[in-house]
Amino acid sequence: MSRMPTPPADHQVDRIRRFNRFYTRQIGLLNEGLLDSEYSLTEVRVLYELAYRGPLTAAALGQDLGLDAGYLSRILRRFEGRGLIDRSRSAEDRRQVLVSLTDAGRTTFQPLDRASAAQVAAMLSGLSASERESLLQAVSTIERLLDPIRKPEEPYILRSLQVGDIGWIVHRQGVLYAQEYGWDESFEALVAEIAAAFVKAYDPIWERCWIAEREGEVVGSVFLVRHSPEVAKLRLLYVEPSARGLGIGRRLVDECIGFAKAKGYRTLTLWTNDVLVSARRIYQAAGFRLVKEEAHRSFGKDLVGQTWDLTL
Amino acid sequence: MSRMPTPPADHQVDRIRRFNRFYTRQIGLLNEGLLDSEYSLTEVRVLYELAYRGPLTAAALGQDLGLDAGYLSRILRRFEGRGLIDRSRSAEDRRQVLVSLTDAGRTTFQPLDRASAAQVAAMLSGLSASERESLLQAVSTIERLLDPIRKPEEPYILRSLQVGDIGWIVHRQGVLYAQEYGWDESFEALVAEIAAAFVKAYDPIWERCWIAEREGEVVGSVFLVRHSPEVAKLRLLYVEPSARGLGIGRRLVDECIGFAKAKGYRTLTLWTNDVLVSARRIYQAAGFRLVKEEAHRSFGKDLVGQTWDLTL
DNA sequence: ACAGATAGTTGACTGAGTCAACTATCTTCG
DNA sequence: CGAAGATAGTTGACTCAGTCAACTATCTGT
Repeated sequence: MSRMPTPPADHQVDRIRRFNRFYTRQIGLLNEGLLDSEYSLTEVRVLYELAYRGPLTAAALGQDLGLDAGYLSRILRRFEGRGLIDRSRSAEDRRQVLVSLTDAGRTTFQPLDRASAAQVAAMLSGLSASERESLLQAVSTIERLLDPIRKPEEPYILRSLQVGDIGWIVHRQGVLYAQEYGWDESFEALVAEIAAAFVKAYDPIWERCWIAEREGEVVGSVFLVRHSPEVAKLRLLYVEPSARGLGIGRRLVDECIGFAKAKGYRTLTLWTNDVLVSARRIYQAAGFRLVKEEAHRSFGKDLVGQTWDLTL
Repeated sequence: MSRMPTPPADHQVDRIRRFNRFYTRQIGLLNEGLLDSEYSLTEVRVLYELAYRGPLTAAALGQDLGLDAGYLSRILRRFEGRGLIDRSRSAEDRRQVLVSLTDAGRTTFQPLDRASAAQVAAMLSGLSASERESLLQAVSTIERLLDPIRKPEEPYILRSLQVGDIGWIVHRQGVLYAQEYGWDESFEALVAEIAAAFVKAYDPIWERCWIAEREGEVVGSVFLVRHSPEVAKLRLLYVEPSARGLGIGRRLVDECIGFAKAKGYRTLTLWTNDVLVSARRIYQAAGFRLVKEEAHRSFGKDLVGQTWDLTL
């Protein structure tokens, strides 16, 4: 069913237009810095595309960058004359010319790339760590909302715990469960306690933590701890809203199950609350059975706690 | 003393650069729609500026839009020829020409303005109401963080604990002490434990936490807990590198001392490590005395722990 | 085998924008 | 108070980014 949202308010339109003017100036300032080089902005874009996606046919290059074929041809000829690129006829389709950067081309491009990165780094350096996080969250939000072709999004990786993860996971779960369920600080404190205990008592033979990371950002995590020699416990599963629907939650649970089986545990147990509907669906799909339920008041709310077990 | 924030991570720089490329395309698409008119983008920008900020002198107009004076002169002459603007010598300074839109100019500009607004409205129409709010939040965040003409930095405020703070403080201390002193995850776990314990056992009569916040971002914090009926304990003092040198650390310690005195404690105690030089200076300046020292190995390092007391 | 499409090149051109030289006017300084 | 220097705006000459069309070579589909 197609969505039929209300027309946007004038003030919403005006704010986006103001942002567009503001950000056009921002990008213009960054590009001005770049134009201190002997290459035009378009030329640098061509080099960039070849450096990161090359080799490419001229047609593909022009398509990617939205350039007139005749104009591109002249740019490439100049680059070839300067030894920055090689051009060769494709063996498969002799209409096509394959373009690749030479070593000299890469050497020429590197300082331009670094200069561009340095400008952005300088811009970010004026911000504190949490301001940077806010900025990055904001740009991710805009890309996610406005970019129609970003699906399927880049894959995530799973990795182990690093410095800063514990606090970040505590922070994000605190904020998210407050936003989504109205839970108070005591939930965040519980998460902090569990995570701290995991680190302090960590036994790498029997216990593990998986961090889902995408583009350098944590997008989910889960912990498995040794409850008893035969029982493992899955704790603190969470997935960022911006990364939901990609199977990350399922994947994290599957990793736990795989690890628990490999270690010879007989049972994988977990405690959740009934309002965590998405998580519960994952557990049920994985074969967990509800073994206990009890009402309790926690985190400033009346909740129904549930214990689920999976026989391995 | 100048701020010395940590250099941004490469992945942070890369994400901003990717966003810039993405948003340049976004703006380009919007501008392409505009160029279906008989006016160039620059001409429309001139009309826009005159419509919203006119009348203006030609010099001011060129300054605002970053246009070459000769080029602008020609644009204005074309507009005058079409009856879109009036130009008149300023009575105050006869070098200056005052430019204003005529009724015909406004009539010409209106559909261009509406077309531009309609494009943004169409873009927003593809989003749900909450997605629009997220988008608007995100663009406001970017403007607030990157716009150089925002107010000279606001002073910080001190406030009490909110959801998300615990995790954030754990995260930042974990990251900072790893960067600055090479401490491992166990330090972060300790911070998590202490912070969690503070929340779980919080007694608002005898204990307190101060969060230093500036422009919506946490820039420091300290906790005071009840060690015994007569002894208060200061814990987890930290200040963000980007906010150091502003007296925040001293202020947080002073707040602790004031609160401890007000509550009738006799002693304010704290444990630190000798490598935390800036913190130690603050404690000494506040009158704390070193009462115990012991070597220990923690956080992956050989350290010298120190206990300092202040008699109130 | 041929028509139509694609890939790439080159010629001719437009127009956005730059740079310099100029006139008129205002401000500052000796 | 006059002259030098700066500012405002205009015009001439020019560059060059980019567009459009015509062309050759090659590939695909009927």
